[in-house]
Amino acid sequence: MGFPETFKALSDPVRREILVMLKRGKMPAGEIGQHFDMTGATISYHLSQLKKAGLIFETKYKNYVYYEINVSVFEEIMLWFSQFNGGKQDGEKE
Amino acid sequence: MGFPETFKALSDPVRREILVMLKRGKMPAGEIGQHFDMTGATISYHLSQLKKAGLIFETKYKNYVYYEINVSVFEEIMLWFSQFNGGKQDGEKE
DNA sequence: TTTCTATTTAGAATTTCATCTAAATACATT
DNA sequence: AATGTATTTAGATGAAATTCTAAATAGAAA
Repeated sequence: MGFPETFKALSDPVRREILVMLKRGKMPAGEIGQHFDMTGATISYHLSQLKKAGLIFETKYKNYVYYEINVSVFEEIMLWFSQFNGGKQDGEKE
Repeated sequence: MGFPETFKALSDPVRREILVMLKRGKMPAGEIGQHFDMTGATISYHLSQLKKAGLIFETKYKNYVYYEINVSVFEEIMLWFSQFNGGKQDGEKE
């Protein structure tokens, strides 16, 4: 965990797309992989990067591994960004 | 511009530190470089990445190139992140 | 227990990135 | 015009990241 891994993890378009997919709820690795034209091994690599960054976590059921978004880390990142717009929040008036 | 370049630019610790430095106001390339143990050429490379991402912009005066934060791009990024915490803003109650 | 399905790990190939040195450009000053 | 200072560009190099194939692991189902 820590900002370096987090920002590194977010720098890849495939990983950002995975995060967007997971907004709707938890999903097993195989189903995530079906949305991409890559091998399961590559998807597994991306999932491990997201996990290492604390952006997602996994739970196991039967022979599936489900992945899920870790909301609290997104809150930390938002906080980092807010230093640049004067603490002003989305939708707030000037 | 576009998210891919923006997130890529943010993935490097040196570039994030440059952004933090620029919070206080515009600064010439040379002065930015003094804070790092790297050649001016490398700093110039990082500045070009940040500029390409739209995170900073430059203005020239005499033989100096001043760099400055582009706040509006940060607002776009915040908006992207807000999709993950249910649109809830920093400091907002549950 | 054997076989099947889901996922990860290991190792290799390729690409991209960060950094340096040296040279080029741009403008200022003398 | 000549020299000096600030910055960028070009090209090279080593390190890191992404991807694949093949093999390994884990658990389910037969």
